[in-house]
Amino acid sequence: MPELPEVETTARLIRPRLLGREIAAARVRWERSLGGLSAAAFGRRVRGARVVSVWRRGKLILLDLERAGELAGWLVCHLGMTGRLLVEEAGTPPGPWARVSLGLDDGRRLHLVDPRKFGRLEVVRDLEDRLGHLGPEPLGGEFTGAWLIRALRSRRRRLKPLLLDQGFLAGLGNIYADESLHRARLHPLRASHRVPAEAARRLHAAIRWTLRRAIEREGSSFDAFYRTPEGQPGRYQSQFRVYGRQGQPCPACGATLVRIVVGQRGTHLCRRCQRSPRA
DNA sequence: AGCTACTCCTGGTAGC
DNA sequence: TGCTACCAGGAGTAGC
Repeated sequence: MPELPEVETTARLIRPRLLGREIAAARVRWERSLGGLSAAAFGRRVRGARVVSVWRRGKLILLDLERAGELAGWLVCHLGMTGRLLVEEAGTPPGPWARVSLGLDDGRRLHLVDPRKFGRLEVVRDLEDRLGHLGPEPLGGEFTGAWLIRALRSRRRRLKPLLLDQGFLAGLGNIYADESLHRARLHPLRASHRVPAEAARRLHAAIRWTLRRAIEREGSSFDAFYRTPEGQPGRYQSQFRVYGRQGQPCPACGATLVRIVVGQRGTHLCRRCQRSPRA
């Protein structure tokens, strides 16, 4: 599941191959990947546009587009659950799951490859409209310990769903939410407004540490998904402290890790390190 | 306000 | 062996 570190890594990988390139052609094999626009309208909007910037906001990858030297909108990509953005050499077959392919003026092609079709590649004219609801960047200057203390107190929500809410904080997904909560020794069901300031500072540090480390390692699923051609289960599971490790010992205390369901999401924790709010 | 259920999807796998 | 049933989950939406 691409979360902030995977998205950041993707942006870094494709950036040098996209900057300055003009989009020469658009091929849409699954129209719903465009988020509502028809394939024809999408093609009209992107053909002839030049990519002048590639960046990330939360889990979104953004391409600034120019036409005749003037800003002409953005391509906004959300990878969903199984999406990947790849720039491939001319002549490389797109593979069975390439939902949208953009031909570039150097012959290469940018593919949105997405088996489960939850990913989106949208053309956007009003960026604020698309990004306005997002919470702060977890690695940015606005996200401080003091901010988190106040933000947790201003809501009355369970920590896990709150951390997954992109309007609260932009970029965490199921894996890094579980990893961060374990590192901060906070139970996923803890009510946000009952988290003491010291624990909130711990959570702030845990989120930053977890994301930074994952970015250093170029995301957890990159060996399997982003570097090799197709498929192959990854060896990335070994990086996780709790995610997917139910039944195995907690790396911190040795107690057996458990999996519960919180808000329909699989949630992994150590009952000894992360004390239950009801205890 | 915050929670649950449901929807979108399909590859992988558990169970028979 | 081969089939079916179900699960995984990011995010939007509806309903309570």
